[in-house]
Amino acid sequence: MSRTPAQPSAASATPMSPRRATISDVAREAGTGKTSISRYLNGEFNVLSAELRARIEAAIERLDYRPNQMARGLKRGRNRLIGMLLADLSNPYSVEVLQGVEAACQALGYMPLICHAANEVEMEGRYLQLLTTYRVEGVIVNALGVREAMLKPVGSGGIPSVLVDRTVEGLDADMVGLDNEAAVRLGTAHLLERGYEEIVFVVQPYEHVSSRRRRVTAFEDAMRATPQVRADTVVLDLQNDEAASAALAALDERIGKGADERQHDARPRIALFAGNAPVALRIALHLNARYGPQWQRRVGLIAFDDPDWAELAGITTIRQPTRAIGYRAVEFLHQRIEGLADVARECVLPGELIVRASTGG
Amino acid sequence: MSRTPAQPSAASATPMSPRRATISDVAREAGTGKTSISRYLNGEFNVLSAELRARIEAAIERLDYRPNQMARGLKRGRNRLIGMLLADLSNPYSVEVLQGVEAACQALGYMPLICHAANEVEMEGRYLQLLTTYRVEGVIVNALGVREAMLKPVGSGGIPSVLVDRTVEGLDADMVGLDNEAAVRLGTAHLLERGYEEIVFVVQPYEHVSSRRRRVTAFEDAMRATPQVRADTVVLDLQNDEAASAALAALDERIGKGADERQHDARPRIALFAGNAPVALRIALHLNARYGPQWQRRVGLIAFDDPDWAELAGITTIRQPTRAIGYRAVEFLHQRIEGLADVARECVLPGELIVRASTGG
DNA sequence: CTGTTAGCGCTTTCAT
DNA sequence: ATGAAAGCGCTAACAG
Repeated sequence: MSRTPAQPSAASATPMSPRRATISDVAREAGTGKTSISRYLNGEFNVLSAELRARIEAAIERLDYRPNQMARGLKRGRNRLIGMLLADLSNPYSVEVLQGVEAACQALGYMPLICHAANEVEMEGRYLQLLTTYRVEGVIVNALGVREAMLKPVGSGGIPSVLVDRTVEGLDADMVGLDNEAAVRLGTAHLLERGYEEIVFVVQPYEHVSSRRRRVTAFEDAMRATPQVRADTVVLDLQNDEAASAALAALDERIGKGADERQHDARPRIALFAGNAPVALRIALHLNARYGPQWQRRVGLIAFDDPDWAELAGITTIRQPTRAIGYRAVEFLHQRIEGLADVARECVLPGELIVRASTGG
Repeated sequence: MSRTPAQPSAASATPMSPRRATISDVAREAGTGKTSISRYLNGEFNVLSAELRARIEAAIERLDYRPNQMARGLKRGRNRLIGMLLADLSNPYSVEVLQGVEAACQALGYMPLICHAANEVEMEGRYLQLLTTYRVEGVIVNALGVREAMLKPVGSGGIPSVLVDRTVEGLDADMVGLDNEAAVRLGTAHLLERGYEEIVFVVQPYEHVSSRRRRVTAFEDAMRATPQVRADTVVLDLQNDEAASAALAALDERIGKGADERQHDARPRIALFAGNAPVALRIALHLNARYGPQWQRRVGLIAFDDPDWAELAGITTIRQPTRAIGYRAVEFLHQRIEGLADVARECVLPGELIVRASTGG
């Protein structure tokens, strides 16, 4: 477990700096004043003689100088920092949204401070607090779904903020996410076309999560139009093992009942509609354990989100325009920060149906 | 798409602050000097009369004051910021390591600046640069595997840094990761016990990634002890579709050849050993497309990492102690920052074999 | 116990 | 075209 101490190679370039050079050091080294260095740093070359500019360039190089963003931010009053609060990074959805955010930050010159609440409400609050403390210019929030907690630091009159995927009660901010209604219609239409006689929407507790609420509502609305197809909504609380097991057992019963009425290799008459990827995974895991790899012969499955394993498991999904959502969120935030936006806006992007084996593809 | 403008509820608490209160504002409001406020902020209550302390408390409350961390950091010379550079967040490994990092930061009072290189070398460099610019006190790096690029900002004499999973040539920093040798032995021993007659280690280009190199070497070493079992290493470049397809085709040939020699439902005689989760996914996707859901009857599969879909797909894995790795990395970094550590250390944690159907479980 | 005074590293008038 | 000086919000001696 010991290591051969690496040679201090390339150390020649990095002069074993005991302390980073400051703007004053550079000024001294270049034989000029701090002001000129600052001007150089800010690209005001039109007010710098070529000669001085060259000297500065050399001094910076020699000292390996890097301007201190903190100090800059302090003076300027803006630090190009924005906060990105994610409810759950283990959900691929979040990672993809994040990629969009990063791309946009890149383009607009922001540095995103990524905070991961890991499904902990207290974490969410703490990070929000922390972000204001670091004086971020704005925040993009994929909230857990509480309300008071975050209202404090971000609430009306607070820092600019845009919500992703879900709104927060009482918080009047921009919002960007999926067109849930259309997406649900995409899914139900597909299932109906496939001839399922019963469809169960399975969703995590949705009281406090606007997007889930909307999906449930949209589902119920859509199914009202086809009374001949039995429709129901089941809550699957992934955070609560006991409750989850019970919900799963209830689903089993429905599935079993349906199967009894049919011959063995007929197409399944019941389909599950998973409200997001984690729900779909839990369901698939359960069905797989209970019915074996052939579970798709017993029950149909379609899910929101399109995690990489969906292809492997052959599960029909509704893919969200995740990167676009992240990108758009930053654009909105940028406009807010620049004071270009006045009223709260909402941007909903369309989902895409990807048909696979799990719905008789 | 329009929204009902939310009521400015709870706005009473947040007095529509046009500008955040500063320490001076609080001092004035409390009728005292900035020093006392600062002392209050830093918990030096032993030098504050209860009376003054109460006044300060009230003033802070009234103004909804939040100390500016940037200013604090500027003055103190330390800002409690550490950088966390991740090569690829779409790899669940990274997310889990991150969780460990976050937990440790929480415990040690650091704020991690998370940077996601998204497999882009240039991004990696840019972020590293950015991190030094924000004067982070240290960085935890899960590098892409180039060398010069990052040596500049972090190299010897640079800021404290600890590497995760992989070392970087010429960079003399702490390192924490998996005990690759032991993990490989765990895997090969399992496969040998299962009676496979041919084992192919499939890995992404490993020239520049120390952990991959070590796995390959360990694999080859382990297999040298059992010459009766054919062993080989195949490179699968996920970034290069053409090359990947070719590699996969080569694997198909081996698998096909083996299958011809046996009756249909005998146990497969060849097993694939995936160097990490992305490789395993690509392989599984391919095998599934080529041989159908029954592919596990044709070929065995074991993989490093234990993504959530491994259970669903029934794939045997070697799970890494990801969170522990992240936690430990922060601890190492903390010690470095505090100047408690002198020489470069290495910490390798053991993996855990999880047997599933893909190796005849 | 409390306040005054100097900066941290940088930007920005305002002169020159 | 260049520089001196005055802070940004905060902490840390140093005096009382």
